Amino acid sequence: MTRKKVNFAYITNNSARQATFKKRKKGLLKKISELSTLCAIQICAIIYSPYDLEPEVWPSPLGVQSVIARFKNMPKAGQSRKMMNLGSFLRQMITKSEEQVKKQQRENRERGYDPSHVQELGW
Amino acid sequence: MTRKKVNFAYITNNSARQATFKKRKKGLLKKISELSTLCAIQICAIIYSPYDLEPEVWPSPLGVQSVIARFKNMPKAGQSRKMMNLGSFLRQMITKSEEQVKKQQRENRERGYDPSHVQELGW
DNA sequence: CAGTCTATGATTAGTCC
DNA sequence: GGGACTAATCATAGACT
Repeated sequence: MTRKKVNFAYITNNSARQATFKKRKKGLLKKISELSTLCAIQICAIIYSPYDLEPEVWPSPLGVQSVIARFKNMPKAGQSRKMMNLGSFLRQMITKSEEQVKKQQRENRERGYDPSHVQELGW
Repeated sequence: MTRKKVNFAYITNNSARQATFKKRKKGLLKKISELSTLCAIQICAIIYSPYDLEPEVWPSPLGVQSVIARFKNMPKAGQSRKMMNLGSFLRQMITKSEEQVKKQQRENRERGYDPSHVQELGW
């Protein structure tokens, strides 16, 4: 029963992680929907995960495309203003992804699973 | 003090709506960040509003573009596109991007321009 | 309008079935 | 794995500065 403050880090236990994902995804979509309604603003979200075959989207595939189109049509300066140096960003992603691969491999070993297929990474 | 259950409808009072937007946007971004970290999944969000000049994005303009690209290229069910190792993929992107940065800098030097902002890359 | 405060309703981690 | 439950933490409406 929410016994302790949530440790804000990757949940290594597979079933616990999936359970948390499912609960929090639901809560998140609700929050998005509420913000959208309360303030009549345009918002979209795309969530990829190993737990769903297709990405979870909000408000709808069509609605997402509408927001994406708006984003794509934005002046380039606007899109990149807050960007960090791209090389740094990608290096960070590499570190992150390689940690994930190792983690995943460790988990797979633990449950006697040999992944011959390629990893799906969530970044 | 949150005296009553929130009425799940458009807030007509302008300042109350803006205040709520600001608070909830902050909370929402936190939730997104938490879900992403706890479950190591890929997620992006774009929020347009009259209260910000630019859309609020998560995790970053580049991260958003990455998810959008994935969304746009969404494979048909059952498709088994062979993915290269992600680390290799990203290293390749880094090389590519740094070549572009150098090229750009060279060009900028030639016309006496100093770019403090980051490059826009086509991927 | 932007922060800070805080009581209260909402979310959710851990558990049981 | 999927619900249901419930205590514990979290988010935030409204008041105030």
